[in-house]
Amino acid sequence: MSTSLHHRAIENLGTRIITGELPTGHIMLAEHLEEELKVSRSVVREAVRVLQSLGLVETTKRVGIRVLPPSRWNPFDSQVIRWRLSSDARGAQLRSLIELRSAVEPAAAELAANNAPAQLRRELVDIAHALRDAGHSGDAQKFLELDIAFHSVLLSGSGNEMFANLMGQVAETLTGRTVHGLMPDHPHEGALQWHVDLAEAVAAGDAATARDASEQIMRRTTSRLSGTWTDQPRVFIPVRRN
Amino acid sequence: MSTSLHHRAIENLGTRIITGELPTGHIMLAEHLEEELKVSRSVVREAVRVLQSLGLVETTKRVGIRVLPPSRWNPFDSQVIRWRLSSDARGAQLRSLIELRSAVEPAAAELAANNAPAQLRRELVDIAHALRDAGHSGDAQKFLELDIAFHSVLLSGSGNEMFANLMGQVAETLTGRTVHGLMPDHPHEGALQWHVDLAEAVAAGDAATARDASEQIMRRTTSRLSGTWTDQPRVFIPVRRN
DNA sequence: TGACACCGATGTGTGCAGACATCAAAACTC
DNA sequence: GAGTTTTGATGTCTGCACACATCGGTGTCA
Repeated sequence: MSTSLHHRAIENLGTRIITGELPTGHIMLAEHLEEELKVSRSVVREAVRVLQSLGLVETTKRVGIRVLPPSRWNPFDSQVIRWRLSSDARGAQLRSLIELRSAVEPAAAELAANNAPAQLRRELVDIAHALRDAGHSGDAQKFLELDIAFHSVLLSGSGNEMFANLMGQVAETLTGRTVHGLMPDHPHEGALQWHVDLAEAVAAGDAATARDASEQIMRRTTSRLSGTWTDQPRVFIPVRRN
Repeated sequence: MSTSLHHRAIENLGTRIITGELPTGHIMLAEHLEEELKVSRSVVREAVRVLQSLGLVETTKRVGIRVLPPSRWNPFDSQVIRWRLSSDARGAQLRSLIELRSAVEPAAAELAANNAPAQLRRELVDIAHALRDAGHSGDAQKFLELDIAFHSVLLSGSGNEMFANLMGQVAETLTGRTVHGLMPDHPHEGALQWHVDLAEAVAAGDAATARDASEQIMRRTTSRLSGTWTDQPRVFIPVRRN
């Protein structure tokens, strides 16, 4: 992607809003943004429109472009997630993602065991075995790739497009784990086996066992990552009433 | 809100893409859209930029504006969900949402029992009792409002902004239930009690009981709605590899 | 005199029209 | 078939007219 001006403007404003450099309630003028970003009005306007659809800003005539509070941001947008992962709120974002995965993956395992097409089931078993081998041989790079592939295929096999869409975020959390040096040289033997158990349960159509194995995996993942957000306060989004 | 031209253009193109009137791979020219929608270039461009950020289209120089396949759409965007709910894929969208709620709400109940601030716990209990009363007295309108409020407060009390963001979608599924005439005159007595049990378990910090009650509620909701999507085929999103 | 309703000036986003720049697909040349 | 040129669409810039929310002044009435 040859970063267009439009894309760069979104990136610039998005990161600055999410890091808090542009705080809630801060008001910008389109004209001012033109000269600050050294781009034309059309670029600014198109970027603002996109940020508006992400819930980061709102525009009001006679006032300007107002930065909205975090409770209005769309927490499922991949751009927003990416920006938060590279901000001070990284820990809180990881916790949210892990909690979401912990809720969704066992359900996805159950659905996959009941509905996945035969090819995906076979693929899942193959990946699980390769994953175990990579874990034993200590090939960290290959292990990471297979781990991502495993969970991606599982989510895809659920036949729920919302679950499947979380693939990208899962990849982020898994790669983030290596970045933080949280990967042991030799992955936990139990975890390797749980992956195999999960894959074979899905292949056999055993939904209950698949869910159990997935819950085991997520419990371990949670406990391994929970150290990164111990100091992050929880944010309680106010209920929006009409 | 005097729907701006920009907003109308997004609505027009978004619905037509999601209903399939503009099929995957269909190519449009910005110039052509100008005269079709009777708007200027800037309106078209800003609308296309937003649709691009939703994954509905991509733009390529020398080619035009290409409609992307459903697997590229952002299934968590509230606009996309709304468009799908009012299309032929309504059943499939409802199934996705219910499966997501079934996975998330029990987890949210657990988190709320562990983390929710005292005021939200009290509010949840109050709403649960009012909900039971409304159920007994047969006030369908009030019942719906309280039902939505109950689940909103629960999700909000989880302290996970991604869970909390699902409030809007939950409201859609619940109101959709009345639209489809799936609401009995007098709600199920057990369901009313489960809401009270859930609220009191959250108030008491009893995570396990809260989860159980939530699972009961979601099981019943699923079984009551499952009739609407019996004929909807599942879509398996291909795994995107780099 | 003070409170309140009205109204016009002001400034900002919204929408429009036209031009040039850029760059990748397509056509062409060798 | 590889390399080059042409072409046509999006990308970017600019000047202008309009809509309309906000603010402050003015006038009216109690």
